[in-house]
Amino acid sequence: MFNRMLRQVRRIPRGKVATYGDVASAAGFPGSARQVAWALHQSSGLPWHRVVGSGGKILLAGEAGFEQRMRLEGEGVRFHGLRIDMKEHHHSFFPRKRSSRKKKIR
DNA sequence: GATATGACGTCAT
DNA sequence: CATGACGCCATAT
Repeated sequence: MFNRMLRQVRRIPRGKVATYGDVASAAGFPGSARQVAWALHQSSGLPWHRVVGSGGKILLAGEAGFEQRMRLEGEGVRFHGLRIDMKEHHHSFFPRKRSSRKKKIR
């Protein structure tokens, strides 16, 4: 399960962010936002800083939160006070629509 | 199995 | 915007 969530996290492109709930849903476990947090604790080498709370707020405490914010800003994420511009940086996990590609993608 | 905890989310006050 | 309450679910003890 965590594996599944972590996979979504890896999918988040640089300069974008996603919420715990979004990742959980994308992984197929709506309502299990907490487990996403757990997954991030467990694993490493992931863009954990691209995962924030609902509304784009950083939930981490103290230094960790500070570091996360710094990283995000470094990736081009604009902050609105203590929150992130979700309108700009909210990453939408692509809906899986993979079928006959009639049109040549050029 | 029961209880407590946590990088959560949403709603009501 | 801050708080409190409830719902949710994997781990830890």
